[in-house]
Amino acid sequence: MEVNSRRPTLQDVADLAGVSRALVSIVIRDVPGASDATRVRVKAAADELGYRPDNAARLLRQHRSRLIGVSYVAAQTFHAELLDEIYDAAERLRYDVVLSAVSDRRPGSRAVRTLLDDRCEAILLLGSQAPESEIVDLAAKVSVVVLARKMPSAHVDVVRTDDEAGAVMAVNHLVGLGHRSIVHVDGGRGPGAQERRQGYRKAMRAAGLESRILPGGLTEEFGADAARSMVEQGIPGAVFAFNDRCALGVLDVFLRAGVSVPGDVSVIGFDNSALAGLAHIDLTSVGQDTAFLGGAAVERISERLDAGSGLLGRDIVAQPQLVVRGSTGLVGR
Amino acid sequence: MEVNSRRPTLQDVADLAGVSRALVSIVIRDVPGASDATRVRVKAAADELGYRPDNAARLLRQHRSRLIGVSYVAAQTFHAELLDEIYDAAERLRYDVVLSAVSDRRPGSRAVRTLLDDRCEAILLLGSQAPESEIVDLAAKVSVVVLARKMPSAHVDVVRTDDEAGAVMAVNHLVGLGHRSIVHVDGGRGPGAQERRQGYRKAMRAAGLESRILPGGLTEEFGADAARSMVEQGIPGAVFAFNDRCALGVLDVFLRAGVSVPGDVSVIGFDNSALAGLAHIDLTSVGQDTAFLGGAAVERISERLDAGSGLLGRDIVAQPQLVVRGSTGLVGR
DNA sequence: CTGAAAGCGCTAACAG
DNA sequence: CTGTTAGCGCTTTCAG
Repeated sequence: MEVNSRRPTLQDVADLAGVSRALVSIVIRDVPGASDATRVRVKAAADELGYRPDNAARLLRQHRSRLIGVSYVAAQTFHAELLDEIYDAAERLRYDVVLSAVSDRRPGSRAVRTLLDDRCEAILLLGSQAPESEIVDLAAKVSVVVLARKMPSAHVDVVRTDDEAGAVMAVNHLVGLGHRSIVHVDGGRGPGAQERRQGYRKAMRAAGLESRILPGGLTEEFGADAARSMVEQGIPGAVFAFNDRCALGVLDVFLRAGVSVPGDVSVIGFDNSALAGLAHIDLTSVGQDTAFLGGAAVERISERLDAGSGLLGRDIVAQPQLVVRGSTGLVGR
Repeated sequence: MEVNSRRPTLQDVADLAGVSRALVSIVIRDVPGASDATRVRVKAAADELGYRPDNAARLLRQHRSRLIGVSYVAAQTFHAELLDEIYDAAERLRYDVVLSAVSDRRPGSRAVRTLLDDRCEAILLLGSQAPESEIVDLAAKVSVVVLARKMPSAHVDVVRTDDEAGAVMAVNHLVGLGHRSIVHVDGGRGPGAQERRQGYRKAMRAAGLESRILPGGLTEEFGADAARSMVEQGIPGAVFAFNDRCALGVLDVFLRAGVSVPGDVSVIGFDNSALAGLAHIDLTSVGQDTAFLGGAAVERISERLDAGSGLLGRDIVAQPQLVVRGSTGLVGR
């Protein structure tokens, strides 16, 4: 019951196995420099003691930390999906991941600071809203990859979905269904919002239609607000929402107002998040390839760290994919 | 533009300020042992170099790490809300927080392992589904606090909401509105699910009503499935869902089926999450006091670490609070 | 109040 | 193939 048992060190394992510390280190790290016989003996000793290498000590000694810091928004489900891919990709490339959450009460600057203090040699910013200058300053200290936000810079890498193309797909899909009155509930100043607005405008113009944009945001609430104003002022034929969460808010208010989807109005989202696919939601959505995004971000970090600081910032763009479900339909049912 | 500039160390600051490393350390940590004059000088030097203490080195040297590891489910919005409180409470008590996410693809055991490797001296398990024996084993190595899950054990602390009482509140509220046919969509094997079932049964029995439990789960999908089966087999007067996400699934399917809430059926959730409060959702819900839960969990960790290993596991129970909104109403409208 | 010295647990470079 | 040596950047005695 005593917690008197200090956690075992390399020395303890070495003593038990009757070898030197350095040799144990070699075996533990699986690097060349030990005979198979000793490997077995050392591993047995390590197992017996339940030895686990101490990360802090390791970090201190090595010049490289192989630590990727990820700053993300805990409340954003899309970020949670990306996290999974980042964990996977990092493991593949033998990096470790350190998380730091951002919220209303915990600013991105704070999240990044803790990441830096923890010796991360690269930082992954998910949907950061930080000013560009701040991100460039950061990039002077560590490698930075910005995920899901357009940002032209020679110093940071950007991995993102072609938001403009996604918006065009959404509009074209609706136009193809015969819709002519298509409203966009935008994402305000959110990441990718400007590009989606642009794509929407462009596709509408190309189809000879008039743009109508309602101010929105990243969460259900904004979609609901926009839908309420539509219910009051007249329902359009179709709504293209900034993202799935926003679309959910739209859907919900429509449903409650007795507006049928897709009978009276078609609704399309963005992200193709897990929610969109649920049977009862069944939301048509522009899908982002999270596996590609997460994978590319981590791979880019790896390249950048291997290459030193000579690399120019790259803009890696993933193509979105339209996932048609039941929330969009032919005009006039 | 060169990244040739190694990050400054204590030594660099000491050189610039013309003092010893140890003295700089004292100033940086704000502990007694330096004159005000040198404090000012040292701080100026540190600022000039942009010095930030290296956590790994600090950790290595100190016997205590003041690191709290938090294992949580990234996709659970309720966990995101708790995280915020945990960050706050930890900062108050001068602890640092290390995050490790759990998902379908990343088991809790892996999350905990990385936390341990990172020298966390305590671990906070949010809604862990791990077998009790595993948690007890873990508690032999580090202090463990289990959040939002009942678990009788002499070795780990548990901080949770009184789920049974919450369920009783929900049922009594519905009974008070005149409902007699009240269905519970449960949480399966999820944390707290058993207690909420028990509370439901108890309150129903006390009201002389017959229990009817539909299998459910932690997410919208389960609620939707249950609602579909209700739509097919007959709508009850009221539904008490395991949590808000589950309730949302129920609501959505009802809406789509033309079942009016609360006109035809009242719906009540659990957690009082941010979603429940949205104007268009307006879900009556049993609220968990996240500030209390997060605060108590961190405080308990602090006590336990200060006290050594002599403390018995405590069961800290927060009282839930009913938040009445528009999704519940008098029977027969 | 200040500085010198030792060492946390580990790895890298070297010598045997 | 194995063991020794020398730190990583910091904190903590302990003398001055």
